[in-house]
Amino acid sequence: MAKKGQYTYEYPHPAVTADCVVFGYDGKELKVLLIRRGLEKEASTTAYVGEWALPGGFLDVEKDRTVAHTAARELKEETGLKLSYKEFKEVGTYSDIKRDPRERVITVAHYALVKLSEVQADTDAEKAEWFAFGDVPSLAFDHDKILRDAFSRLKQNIHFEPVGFELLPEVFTLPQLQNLYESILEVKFDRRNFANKMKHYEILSEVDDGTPRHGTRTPIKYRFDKENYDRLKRSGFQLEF
Amino acid sequence: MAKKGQYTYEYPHPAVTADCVVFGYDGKELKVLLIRRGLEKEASTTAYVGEWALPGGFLDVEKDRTVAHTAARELKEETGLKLSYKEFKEVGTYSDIKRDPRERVITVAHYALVKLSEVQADTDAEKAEWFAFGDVPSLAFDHDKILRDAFSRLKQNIHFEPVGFELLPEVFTLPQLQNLYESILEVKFDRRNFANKMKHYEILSEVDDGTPRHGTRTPIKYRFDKENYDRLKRSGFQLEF
DNA sequence: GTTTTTTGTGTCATATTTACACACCTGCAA
DNA sequence: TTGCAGGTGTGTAAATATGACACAAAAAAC
Repeated sequence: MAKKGQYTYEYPHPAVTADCVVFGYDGKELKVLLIRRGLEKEASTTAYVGEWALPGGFLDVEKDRTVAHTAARELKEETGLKLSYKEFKEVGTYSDIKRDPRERVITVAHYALVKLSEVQADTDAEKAEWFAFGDVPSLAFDHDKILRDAFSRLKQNIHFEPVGFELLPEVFTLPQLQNLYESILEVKFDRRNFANKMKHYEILSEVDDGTPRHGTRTPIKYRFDKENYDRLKRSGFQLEF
Repeated sequence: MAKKGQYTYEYPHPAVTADCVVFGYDGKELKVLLIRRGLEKEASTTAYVGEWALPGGFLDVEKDRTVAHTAARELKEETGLKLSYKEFKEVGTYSDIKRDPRERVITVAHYALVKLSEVQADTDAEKAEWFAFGDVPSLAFDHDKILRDAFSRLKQNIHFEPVGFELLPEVFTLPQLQNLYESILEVKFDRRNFANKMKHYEILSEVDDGTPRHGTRTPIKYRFDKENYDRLKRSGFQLEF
């Protein structure tokens, strides 16, 4: 451990942290991964002990290539979840002079989307917990605002990025996809119109898993067609819903 | 001046700066305000001396309430332009470990929109210069990328915010507005369709400045109708172009 | 076994978007 | 003075996209 007061500067420097809003989807609701503060190893963590908070932590000035790397490293340390730094999309910087009672701390908030079914096993239940987005308790620091902002950002980005496909399993059904869109955009769509429009983009391909579809009650399974999506994206478009 | 090495921390802290991309519009082209590095007072400014760069500077840990305040303060110091911190929209955080050769510096980039005709007189020509967006020289640090990203952000935000009206004079003409939209979105519109659509939003009000309009050659002057715009915004909409 | 829920599908009316032409005045030049 | 090029205003018709809507079949619930 470093000796106290080892790092000196001519002018005061703020501490910098990266926080992560990790969204998942269980087929019904949008979920968020939270940690309980003060249960970790870090000695400097003395504020908001016991409260729920977003995973995140201090930038390692010498090792973290970018704050996205900080986000990835801290997320793994605090929740067990291993994500690449590339999966973090920046939400914004929170720099209010009083946002941390201990010292001046500026945080760069990120969000990431995960396939809940594939990562739920990796999350360290001792430290972290998945909350339904609607049931999130009040959080430490300004994390309530960060969470709201991250959700808004997700809501905006759904028009430009295939966020639905990052949250759903590889293979999914149209009703699942529609449900997810409705959860994020907080609206309801007509089933037929949604299907028509989605099919019109030609970014879904049917998956034949051998299961015979006797009636219409068993939904058709689809997979995201990344090639067509990329082609569409290159030609400049927008997913309108 | 502070004594060297006065500020000590248990762990290394990065320096934090705020940079500003200030966009203006002269009726023909989008413009950007740049400064030449090394001509200022700051002693620590030893990198990229003589090169063009975005205005910006170090967060004052004790005084700047947020990084937007830093941006506003530094912009005034470096270019003479007085903007409120509220006018800065965040573009993103640039934190690459090698982005500043001197020490680890993380910057939060912002953009702001100004009415060129109203502020050109305020800009300190000794230090700062307006460049056509297309003719910007290569910049210090990673400011080239920041500038590109700020422009992309502006391009996106034009769909959600009345950016045109922040860049044009109070009173403007439809061709001017169209030209601005075309500059930002990098497309061409049909004059009639543009006028129809814009009128349909009912956010323009004709200005009668007494000048008799003999023919159609003298364009009609408009003013931005903020009330109607706000009403429209509250009802959830999007400026589609 | 009966009822309820879920899913798939297509058409028609309406709204939106796009394409497109002409008349008028200004400013400039012959 | 005349003529011409350039910039501006305006409306309509065709194509496209959107939004509303109903029924049949099987699964799931009771």
